[in-house]
Order: sequence, then C-alpha cells, then structure tokens
Amino acid sequence: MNHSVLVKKPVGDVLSPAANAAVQASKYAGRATGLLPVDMPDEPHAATDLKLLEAAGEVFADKGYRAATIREIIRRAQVNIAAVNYHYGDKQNLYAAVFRYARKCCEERFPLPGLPNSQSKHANSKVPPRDQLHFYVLTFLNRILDHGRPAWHWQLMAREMMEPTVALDEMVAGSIRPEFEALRQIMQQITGLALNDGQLELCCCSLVGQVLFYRHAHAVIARLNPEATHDEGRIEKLAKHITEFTLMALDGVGKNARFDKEKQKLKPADKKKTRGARA
Amino acid sequence: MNHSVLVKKPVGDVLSPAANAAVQASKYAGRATGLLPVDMPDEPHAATDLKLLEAAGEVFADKGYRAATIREIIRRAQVNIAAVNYHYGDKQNLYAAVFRYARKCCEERFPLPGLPNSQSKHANSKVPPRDQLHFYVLTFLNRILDHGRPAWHWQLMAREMMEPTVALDEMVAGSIRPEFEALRQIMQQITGLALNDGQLELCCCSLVGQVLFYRHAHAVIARLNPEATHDEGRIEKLAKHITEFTLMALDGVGKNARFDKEKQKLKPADKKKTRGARA
DNA sequence: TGACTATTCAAACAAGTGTTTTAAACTATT
DNA sequence: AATAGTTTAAAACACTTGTTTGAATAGTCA
Repeated sequence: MNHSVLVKKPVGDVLSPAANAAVQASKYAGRATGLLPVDMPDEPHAATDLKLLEAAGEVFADKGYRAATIREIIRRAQVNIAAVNYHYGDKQNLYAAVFRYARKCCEERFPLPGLPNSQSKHANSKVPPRDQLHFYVLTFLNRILDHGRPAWHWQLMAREMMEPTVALDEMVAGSIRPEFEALRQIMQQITGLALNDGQLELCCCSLVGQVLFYRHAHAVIARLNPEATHDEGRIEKLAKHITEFTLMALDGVGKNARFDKEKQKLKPADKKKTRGARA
Repeated sequence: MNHSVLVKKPVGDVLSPAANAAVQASKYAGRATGLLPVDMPDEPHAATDLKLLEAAGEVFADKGYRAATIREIIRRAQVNIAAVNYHYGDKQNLYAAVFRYARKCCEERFPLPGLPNSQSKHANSKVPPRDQLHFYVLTFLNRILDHGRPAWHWQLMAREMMEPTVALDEMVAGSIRPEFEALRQIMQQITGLALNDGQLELCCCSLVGQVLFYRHAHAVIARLNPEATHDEGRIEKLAKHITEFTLMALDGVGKNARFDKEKQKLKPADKKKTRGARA
C-alpha cells in the first residue's frame, strides 16, 4: 500500500480534507473485489484488511451504518483502531468496501442463470420457463435467508433497501435491475402475450414481495409463529408455495386479461368496467 | 404534572436510576392514548407534549430510533430541549409514547372491519369474502403508503418490523396478530375446506408480502421505475392487482389441493410427488 | 396580592463518537 | 543489513449524543 504516506500525513498539509478523501476513495474503490487472498478470514493469520471487512460486515448488518461503531468492529476483528484509517480511510469508505464485498460473495454463492456471474447449470433456453421461475425463487430465498458465514450479505442489502445510502444506486444498477429484468423475461415467457408491460411489472412485484417478506418481516413471523422459522427444509417449502401461488395467479390473470381484450374488441365504445375480483 | 419533582430531583437521590425510570415509565405509560385535546398539533398553541409527539414521530420514522436526535426533534417541535425530560422522562419513553400514539391514529384513520375499532361500513358477514379481501388490501395499502400528516405511523411500524425493539411485542399482540387472523378468516371463507392450516398461512403471507413490498422496497421501486410512484390513483390500481392476483392464485392453489387430496385418497400408499408447478 | 405549582429556558455535563497523531514494533523483500 | 510497507499501541482531538441542572417565567387559586 504505497500511498499510505498520503494517509499518514496530517490532512490539510498537502491536501484539503475533501481532496484527500477523494484520493482515498478512488484508491480504495477497487479493493476487496479483485484479489481475495488464499487464507480466508477467521483464520489466525488473515490479512488485517480482510478481517476488518468481515467484522464490519457483521456489525453493519447487525446494527446498521449509524449504530455500528468502529470500536466494536475493530474489537471483533481484533485489530487496532488505526487500521481502519490506514486501510479504508474512514467509516464511509469501509462501509462501501463491505458492500461491494457482500454483493460479490452473494452472487458467487448463489448465482442466477442468464446473468453475468452465471456459471449455472440452467442454460436459460432449454429449461421450461415454469422451472426457471421455481429456480429463481429458490435462489432468491436462499440468498436472503442464508444462515451461514455470509449471512449478513443480504441483511446489508435489505437494510440498504429500506434506508438507502449512496450504496443503493450502485446496487440497483449492478444487481437488482438486471435480476428484475431476468424475472420479467421469465414471466413474459410464461404468460405469452396476454399481459402488457405494466401488468407484467406488477406481477414481478407480487413475486418479489412474497419472497422479500420472509426477510423484512422476519421478526414478526418469529413472534407470530415461532416454530415455523426453525423448520428444516423451510426454504424449499417456501419456494414451492411461492412458485405455485404465482403460477396459478399468472394463469388466472392472463386468462382474465385475454378475456378483457376480447370483450373490448367486441364492444370498443364500451366503458371498461371489469372488476378485479371475479368469482 | 404534579410528579415532576420526581423527575427534577437528581436521580439516585431518593430513587435508583432504574427505579426512577420505572416510575416514569408507569407514569407516562397511559399518556397520549386517552385524552387528545381539542387543538391539534401544528396549531399555534398546541400543548408542548403533543408538539413533541408529532415531531418525534416524524423524526423517528425518518431516521429510526438510534439516528434520530433529540435536538432535531425539539427543533422541529420548536420547544426547549428540557421538555423531553420533563414530559417523557427520556428518549426511550418518548419513543414508546410515539409508538402508542401512532398505532392509535393509524387504526382510527383506516379501520379494518371485524376488529376492535371497527366502525366500518362493512358488517363482516353480509359482504362477500372476495370483496372483503379487496377492502382489506386497499386499507392495508392506504395505511402503509399514506402521504398525509400521519404518514409516519406505518413507517414507524415498518421500521420496527425490520429492527425490532421492545415496542414490537406490543404491536404484534395488539395489532398484527388480530389483523392477520382476520385475513386468515377471509381467506378461509374464499377457499372453503381445500387448504389446511399451513397452506392457508402461506397464502396469507403471500398476500401480506405483496402489500408490504411497496413500503419496504419503496426506495428501490423509486429507482427502478421513478414515474410509477407518482401515479395518481396508484393505491387503487395496486389494490386491484394484488386482489386479483391473490384470488386467482387461491382458486388455483385450492383446485390443486383438492386434486391432490383426491389422488391421495385413490392411492393411499403412493408417494406424494405432486409438482408445485403444473401447466 | 401572595403563595404555590407547572412549565420553560439557557447552559452545562458526562459519555461516546469518528478520526488523527506520534511513536514504536513487526514483516517481507531487496 | 537496509529499506519500505504494515501493524500496533496509547493518547488525544473535536464533535455529537442524551441527560441534567438551577434559575426564570407563566399560570392558578387561596
């Protein structure tokens, strides 16, 4: 880290604080996304910056950006407090680095077909769209309900979703938008030409909402039905339900839409008064 | 407020801090739930405690408990900083009072039929269950997407849902559980005897998830499709879609369940291998 | 009016925050 | 061994936080 003299020098000496921060930001922007040393964190001799990344991830996911304190992070990482300044400049930069790291880990661990970082067995074209949907839901659920080491990855994302910082824009552009688009294409294939763009988008939201519910409302679910959360194979059951629920809905909604189109074609001047709820 | 001597006296003098806090908690526990003076907040001569309640509601909803600062609250309420201690003891107590106040306002503004605070036109028995569901969804959406003065009421709830404090337990017991139960009964009427308890609960979650999505993921939606959030009559459109989507799904899922039951009756020793996704 | 209470005010307090500094050690490469 | 890059240590910085204090004010009732 040959630029450390910049950091170590008193700010305002050669650079204004803002300029210095900018230098650090650009310097640390590419960190922790490319390299990944051989020894993983929690190992005895893990690199300080990686230990920081892991510990910061946990704490940020737990407490949120504001409530997370540097002192707890460095305590959990068992490094000196000056290491934060040395490796990442400041708290914001550390948070940004954690966020990039989290996204990368998440996408590596549960890749989605038809997207960058694919590597998936699903070739996106051979698999029938209904099975693609099932796989999409399952992957999505796995990501957000994962209990393992990188459990905090999607906790961070969920938090960012509710209380956006600047990191959200990067996340939407890099992950959410392409994944949402992939979902739309799957649904497009399932419903054929029955639905217009707006209807299709609403259906996508209905699916994503069903999935995200189990993360966002986890605390409530645990209170309403405590034993449900400890169920083995829960994720698979949830995926099966959500997929079936959505497929049935898509069939019905598509049928309704075709029916409405037909009716409108027969009576073009008629007032469109189709109730959403029909027996 | 005749007990203020207790507050004003240095803590630890006659009471331990914990005991003192307990006294204050019990003292302030019933506040702002019973009385409601005639002059509403934002009025020139509104009572200080009510101004505090309103301002605190906004700030807590905006920033969350931790990030909300007393100084911003009292600045927005235009009262002295000592008023917090005087009227509510401390920040936690203020938060608790705000929460009770929020729940009360929310339930008064958008009452749900078949529950305490009903007063609704729907008599719960005459209305067909499919219309009950539509009304339930509409009310729910109105609550969580309300833009008016009490907009922060459900923002607070949503935040509490994601990051629970002690207030969540009271909220689950007092609001969420009975409202979830009401939803379950509506769905029960719609599906008849087709679904067992677990399946019914999953369907309820699917509906609630669809609705809550538009609050929890609001920031993401605004970035994915900015113009959609400013749509007039958006809530009604969303309610219509979610209701139709769910009703179609319920019909399909119910039909599948009946089909499975039938098949199982015919071949009792057979392995249950019914795919969730069926064309 | 005068005594008394409730309320408000500006100021300060103690604790915790992110950040920086200075110095000394350690490590790996040349 | 020399050097540069890293890490640690302890302390201090400037700032914000929730909370408290004691006096000043407004309001009420005898």
